[in-house]
Amino acid sequence: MECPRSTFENLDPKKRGRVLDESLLEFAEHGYHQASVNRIVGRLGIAKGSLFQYFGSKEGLFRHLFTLALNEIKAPLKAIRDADASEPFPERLRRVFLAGAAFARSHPLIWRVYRRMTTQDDFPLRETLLVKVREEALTYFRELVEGGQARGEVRPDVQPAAAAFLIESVLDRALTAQDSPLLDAGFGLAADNEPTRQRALAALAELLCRGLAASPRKGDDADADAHHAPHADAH
Amino acid sequence: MECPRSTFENLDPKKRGRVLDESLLEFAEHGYHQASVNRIVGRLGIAKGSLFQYFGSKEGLFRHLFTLALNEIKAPLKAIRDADASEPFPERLRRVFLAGAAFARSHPLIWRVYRRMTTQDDFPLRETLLVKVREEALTYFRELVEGGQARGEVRPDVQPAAAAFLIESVLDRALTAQDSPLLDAGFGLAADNEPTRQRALAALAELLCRGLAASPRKGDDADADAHHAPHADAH
DNA sequence: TCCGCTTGTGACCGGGTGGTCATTTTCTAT
DNA sequence: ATAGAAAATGACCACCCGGTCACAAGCGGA
Repeated sequence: MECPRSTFENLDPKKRGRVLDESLLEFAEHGYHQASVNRIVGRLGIAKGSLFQYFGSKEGLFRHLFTLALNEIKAPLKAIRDADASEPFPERLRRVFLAGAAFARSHPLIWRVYRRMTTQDDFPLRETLLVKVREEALTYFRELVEGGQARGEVRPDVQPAAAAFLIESVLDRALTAQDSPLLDAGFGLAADNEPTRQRALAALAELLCRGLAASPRKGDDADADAHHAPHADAH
Repeated sequence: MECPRSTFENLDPKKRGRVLDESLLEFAEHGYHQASVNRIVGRLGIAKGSLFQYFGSKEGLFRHLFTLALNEIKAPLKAIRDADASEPFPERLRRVFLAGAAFARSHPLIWRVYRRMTTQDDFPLRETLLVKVREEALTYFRELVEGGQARGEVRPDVQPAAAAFLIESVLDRALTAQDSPLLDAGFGLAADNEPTRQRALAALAELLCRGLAASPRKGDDADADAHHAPHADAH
């Protein structure tokens, strides 16, 4: 028995869409365990039995939403991955941050469910998702770094795995802070104003590239501290 | 009516400790909503009514655990904050990472509850906690950075707020990955072997300081354009 | 019009939840 | 020994959950 039963596929597309939208919203707002089938059918104005006829179970419903979301996401993520391969590394990194933020904003429900799946442990498919995402994201970042090293734009002694972990953790937190003022704490990622958000993202990407420390080498480069005081920041 | 009723305070300290331990464990393992008072009293071998006599409600129990945890945590965190103020910035950062990891490992239950509180939204006191932690952690990191700038160890054009956000996000993710192999994905933070974990933490701190990019200054590096076949894979 | 099949329905089930409270047990002071 | 306070108890409550299923409604063809 396939999980989206034929009964559901034969539904009026308009109604089918509403069912999927409302269900995804419920999981996005409440996570898996606390998501309530009763609430979903109540909001949809259909009988509970119908939902179970369509998907067999709460888990079946969620799994269906999951595969749909995967399909919806594939293309835009691939576009991000394939973009700008010829740009220099810092620029690529900056664009990945901006594109990631734009992606999260353009798929708010999917993004929220994803966040919940990674941080809660009661989701079906959680392990599948995490393994797949780690695999994809970390190898992508690793290749980004290795590409940068091949072109001499990234220090050769950087361990690609460590760099990938670093980039991923900052990007993940930045995107999370986007819709959580408490996490953002005034930094600017959760600002209503888009340029402000982009400036904050770009600042993070640039810090990742250039690092925090003042002198890249100990005692060899004496003029490192000489040409400081750039203050070229536009704000 | 205070929440830990006098009845509870008069309990045999041994039993009182078991009640607190078992309750904290339940919240650590299941979060707030899914934590079950029935399970707690079952494991403790006491009647459900007793727990409600002690704390009035599930939320009262949690709030009590929360304030106890806060007290238990204060001193070690202060020790971390005050440590090594005279060391150079990169060393301080490295030590903060190591100390943070050691702290999370030494208070596993409190750490897990904290993680849940920051990532789930059904906790009482969640907002209180987040506001307080942001306040404390971010200003600490900001001062760390500003101190580094004052001593010329951190680039003066780094925005302290951005740097603090960056450090906090990496540290948070690193500590989380410590007890989640799926997040770690083989990087080493979740390794059983302590030196391996410390090496991974130190690598992250060093990357934060030195950055990823190769040449801190513009294109003086002549072989940058000679993007010949690298194939110089040492590994 | 009647049939038969697909689809829709909501009362109902067992189970789990946080919370209550009349009753019993235990302790203490006389 | 006994009266009375304090503490422990667990049956019980209302509520909500995911899931079921006998039945009703809708519909296409004869």
